[in-house]
Amino acid sequence: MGKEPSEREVSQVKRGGGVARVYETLRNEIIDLKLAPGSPIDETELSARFAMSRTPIREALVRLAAEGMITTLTNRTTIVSNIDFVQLGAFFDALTLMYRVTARLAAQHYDESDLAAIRSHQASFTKAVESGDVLGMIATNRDFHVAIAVAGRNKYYTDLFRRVLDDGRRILRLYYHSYDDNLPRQYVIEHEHMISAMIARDVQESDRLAIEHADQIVRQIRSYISADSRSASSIAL
Amino acid sequence: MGKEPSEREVSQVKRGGGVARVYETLRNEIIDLKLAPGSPIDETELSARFAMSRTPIREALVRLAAEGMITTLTNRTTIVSNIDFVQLGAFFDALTLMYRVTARLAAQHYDESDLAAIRSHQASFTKAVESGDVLGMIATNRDFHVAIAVAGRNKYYTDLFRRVLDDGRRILRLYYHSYDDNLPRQYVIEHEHMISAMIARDVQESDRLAIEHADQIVRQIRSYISADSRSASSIAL
DNA sequence: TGTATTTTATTTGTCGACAGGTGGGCGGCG
DNA sequence: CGCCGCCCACCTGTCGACAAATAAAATACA
Repeated sequence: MGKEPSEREVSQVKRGGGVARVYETLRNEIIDLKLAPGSPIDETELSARFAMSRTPIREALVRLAAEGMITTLTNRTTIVSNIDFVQLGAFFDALTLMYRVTARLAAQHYDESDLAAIRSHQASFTKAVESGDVLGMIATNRDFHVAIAVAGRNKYYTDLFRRVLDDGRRILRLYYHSYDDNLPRQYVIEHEHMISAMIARDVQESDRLAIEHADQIVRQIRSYISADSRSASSIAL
Repeated sequence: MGKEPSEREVSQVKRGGGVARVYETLRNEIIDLKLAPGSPIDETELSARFAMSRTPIREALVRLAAEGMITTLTNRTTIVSNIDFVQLGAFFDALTLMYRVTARLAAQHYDESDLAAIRSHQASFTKAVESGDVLGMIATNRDFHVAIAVAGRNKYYTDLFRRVLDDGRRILRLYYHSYDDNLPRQYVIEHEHMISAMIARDVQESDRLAIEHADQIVRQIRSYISADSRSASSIAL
């Protein structure tokens, strides 16, 4: 009777909830490059910022380290993981493969609820493109493709794709300033085609579109990198 | 001068080393099914067993949870993750794809040190087969394929393959009792063929052999499951 | 006797503090 | 004046303890 379950979501919600907040907050800041690659992470500083002890902070950091978002220098400090430009070819390769595999599987296994989720993300992406919200574009585009992966019903692919796409978010964020206005609209159209092929359960066409879409993005990133080698080399340290 | 760097590897080696020991020990016990899927994990018990505080234990558990080896029931207990038989098809699919992709990339990118590592693991595998050491077979077979993935120079594929293979180790361990003596020898031969194709830089042949090898293993596991549904259903709870 | 409620016990999540290690600053020596 | 080694301060890794939360046990009631 005297319990009010709401109204206190602000600071400390409940036991164990704080860790998730720290984890997600830092994760987003790393992906959006609010925390620059290579910059040190001070546990005590975070402890003060989130108003909690170092123990839950540490827990969140361990999780981030496990998925490679941060790197721990033993007994020294932990830093935000660098963007590995040496492995850029591997990134493109994995990205293309996951586009293809998830698109194929989604065409075979999707159901109505998957479709609804995919359409919802596509709508958000479209809105972000129309309003010129670049950060939103990057994020909603990622969500769109993750939704397709989920519809494919293979947790291994979904997890890998998530990881690859999040790495891609960092890279895109790094080059977003040279964003060409035509490309995002092109992506919206390509997404629509991918949805249509999926609805038609057309595996071959889904595969073809996935390759095309992947090539488009790879070309885009490649052109950004070759056009803007200055900022790349300054970050690659 | 007064420092003896060796001789104390036994208990507490150095700051931060204990966490890794707990992590790897538990990881191996989970993979080898010494810890049954679904069995609870008591932090205080582990604390006593490894003679350390609960804090580093907790850290190891977080890492294991991050890669899905264990599942934490909030505020309650944490249990060893179940083997997900529903996703068995997804497992076979991912396994086959990773066999193929890593074999293809290895044929393109391997160097002499990769080859040495691969041959070394293959030798260990052969020895395990000849001595009938089933646990050793499963482990060295996994290492052999990971070495091929490493030679492929793609961290995304390597990481996913590792995860898939470790899931496979649990499944194989579950059914090892019905191991047929002919198959392991067949695997040794197939491994040799894969090495030869890699040395020849023959991508097509490497791909073909990978498919064959994957099919072999999938068939094997499938036959075990259909032949022995009793133990499967008893674990699937 | 069966069910609902309170109590209790165990286990997790969090905290503050201490100890070890690493890097940088300071001083000595060539 | 520059290089090397020592000392100090800061940060991480670990510890023991406390508090919340949940499941089980015990009790009361219908």
